[in-house]
Amino acid sequence: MGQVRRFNRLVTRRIGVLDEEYLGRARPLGASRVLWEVSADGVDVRELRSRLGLDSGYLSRLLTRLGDEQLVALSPDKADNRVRRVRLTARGRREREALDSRSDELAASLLSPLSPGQRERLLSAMGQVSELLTAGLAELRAVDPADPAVQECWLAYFATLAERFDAGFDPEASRQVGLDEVRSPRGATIVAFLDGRPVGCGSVKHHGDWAEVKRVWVSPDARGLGLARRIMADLEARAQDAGALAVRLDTNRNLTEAIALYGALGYGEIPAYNDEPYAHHWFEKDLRPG
Amino acid sequence: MGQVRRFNRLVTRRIGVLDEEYLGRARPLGASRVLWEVSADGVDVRELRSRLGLDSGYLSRLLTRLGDEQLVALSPDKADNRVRRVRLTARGRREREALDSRSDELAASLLSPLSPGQRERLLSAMGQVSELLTAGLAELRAVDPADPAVQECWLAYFATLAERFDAGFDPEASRQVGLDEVRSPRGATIVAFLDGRPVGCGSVKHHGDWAEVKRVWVSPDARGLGLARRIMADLEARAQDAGALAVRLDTNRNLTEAIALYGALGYGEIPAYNDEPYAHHWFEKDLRPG
DNA sequence: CGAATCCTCTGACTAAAGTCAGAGGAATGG
DNA sequence: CCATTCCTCTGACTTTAGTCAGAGGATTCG
Repeated sequence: MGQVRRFNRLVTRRIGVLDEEYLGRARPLGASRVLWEVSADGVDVRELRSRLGLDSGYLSRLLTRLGDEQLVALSPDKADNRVRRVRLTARGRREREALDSRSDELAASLLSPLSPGQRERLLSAMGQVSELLTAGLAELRAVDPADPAVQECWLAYFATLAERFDAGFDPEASRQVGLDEVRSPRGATIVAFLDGRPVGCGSVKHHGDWAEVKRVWVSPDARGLGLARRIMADLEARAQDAGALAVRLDTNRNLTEAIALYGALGYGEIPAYNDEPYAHHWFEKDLRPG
Repeated sequence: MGQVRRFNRLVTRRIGVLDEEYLGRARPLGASRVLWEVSADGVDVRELRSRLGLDSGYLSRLLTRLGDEQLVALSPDKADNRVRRVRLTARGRREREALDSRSDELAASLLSPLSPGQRERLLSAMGQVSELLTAGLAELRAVDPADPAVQECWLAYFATLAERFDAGFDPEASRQVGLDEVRSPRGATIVAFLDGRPVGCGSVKHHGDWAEVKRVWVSPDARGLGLARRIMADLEARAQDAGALAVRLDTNRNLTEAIALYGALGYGEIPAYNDEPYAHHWFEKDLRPG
C-alpha cells in the first residue's frame, strides 16, 4: 500500500502538474481534453460526454468555443437528427499534432536527467505499469447474447478460428449455439469492456450438474492482460452458482495457448463428450471444493 | 516517447482523477494538499508556500479556513514574530489519517482486479517508476561551500566515514579542505537537491592542469538514483572547463561501492599523490578526449 | 534611529470548471 | 398521432483556484 501511495503522489505531482502546463496551450485544459478525444472521423457528442464524464451544458459550451476557433466542426448525425457529430477540422488536426509534440517535450524532460540505462529501465517499468493498470480497468459484465458487443466479439472469434484451424472454420458446420442456450436462465454470456469497447467474451451453457464453456475469446490488442483467466473464472463461478459440479469444454489442437491456459486452470483431458467436428481435445474441471 | 505518452495519459486518467475523488473529502483539493504538507510539529507558512507553490493571499485564506474547521492551529514563530507556524490539531491529525486510509482504498481499487502475480509485478514496476522519476527530480546546483546545505552534507559525510573507517574518522587528522579551495575561482562545490532538501554533495579543487575531486557523498535515502554518477560527471566537467587534463582523488579501502564506481567511470589506480592519512587508494582519470 | 525589507493578511478581481433547470426539436412506442 | 423519451443547447448560478495590489506590523541594515 505504501508503495502504491508513494507512486500516486509522485506521479500526480510530477506528471499531473507538468501535463497541465504542457498541454495547456492558452486554451483551458477541458478544451484540450475534448480535442484529444475527438477522432478524425468524428464522434457523437453523447459518447464524448460519457467518455469525459462532463455535464451536457458544459460540454456544449466547450464545443461551441472550439467551433468558434474553427478547431472542430459540428454536424447532425445522418441516422438520428437529435445527435450531433463532432469532427476535427484541418486546423484542429494541426492543433492536436502540436499537443502531441508538447507531450513529447514532457516525456523528454522526464528522461533527460537519466542515464541511458536508467531510461531503459524507466521505459520498461512504465510499460508494465500501463499494461497492468489497463488490465485493472477492464470490466466484465453479463450481457444479452443478442447485444451488438457480443456479435462483434463472435465475428472476430470466428475470423480467428478460420485463420488458425487447418481446414478453416465455417460456423454452419460447427455445433450451433442458440442464443437462448447462453442467456439466462439456461446459460450466460459475459463481455470484457475496456474503455467501453468490447475486447473479450465468453459464454456458459448449464446442463444440470455440469456446465459447458463456449466461445472464450480475447481481442489481440488486449492479450497479456490476464483477461482470459478472468473470463474463465467468472464463467466457472456462474456454472457453480447454477449447481454445476464440473465444467467442460472442447477445443482445436491449433489453439495451443488456450490449451495451455486450460491446463494451468486445472482442466484435465477427458474423452469426447460431443461430436463437434472442429474439436480435437475435450477438457473437464471438477468444481467441487477440496 | 509513445511509451511515455501512453503512460502519462493512462496514469493521469486512472490515478489523477481517482486521487482527487478520494482525497477530496468535501474539502477542496487545495485544502487537502495543505493538510498533507503540515507535519505534526509544525511548519512555517513561508515554507508551506514554497513547497506547494501557492500565492501568499491564497494560502492565507486556505489556512484561515482550515483554522475555522479547527484542523490546524496558527501561532507566531518564537524567533521571528512576522512568521507564523502552522501545526495540526488533534482533529487535524485524525482528518489526515482519514485521508491516508482513503488513499489506501484507492490503492486497493487498483490492485483488486489483478491476480496475485500481476499485483506483484505492478508493485515492483511502480517502485521502479517512482525511483527513477525521483532520480530525475534531483537537481544539481553549484553553491557556496559556506552554505548551510553544504555544511549539513559534510557533517553527514564525516559521520559516515567515522562509522566505516577501521580507525574511525577525525576531520582534524585528515587533510583539511579550505572553503576558498572549493569555491570559485579555485574550485567548486555542488549540492544535489531533492524537494529542496540537500541529499548529496561533491567538490573539486583546481590545480592548473589537473584537478582533485573531494567529499563526494550521497545521503543513504537517495542511494540507487545514480546521483553519485551525476555528481562525478558534473565535477569532471567543471574540472575540464577549468583546464584540467586529469582528475585525481583518494579514498579509503572500506568504501568499496565508491571504489567500484570510480572503476566504472574510467578511473585507474595511481601511486599516492598526497599524504592523506586515511587514504589507501589513489585514482586518476584522463580527461583528454579520445 | 529611520529606511528598507520581510512576512502575512485583506480586499477586489478573474478564469476555469462545473451544476441545475428548463426549452425546444427529433424520434419512438403504443 | 399523441404522449413520452431522447438529445442538445441556453441561461443563471456556484465553487475552486488563483492573481494582484496594497496595508500593516516585525525585523534588519546602515
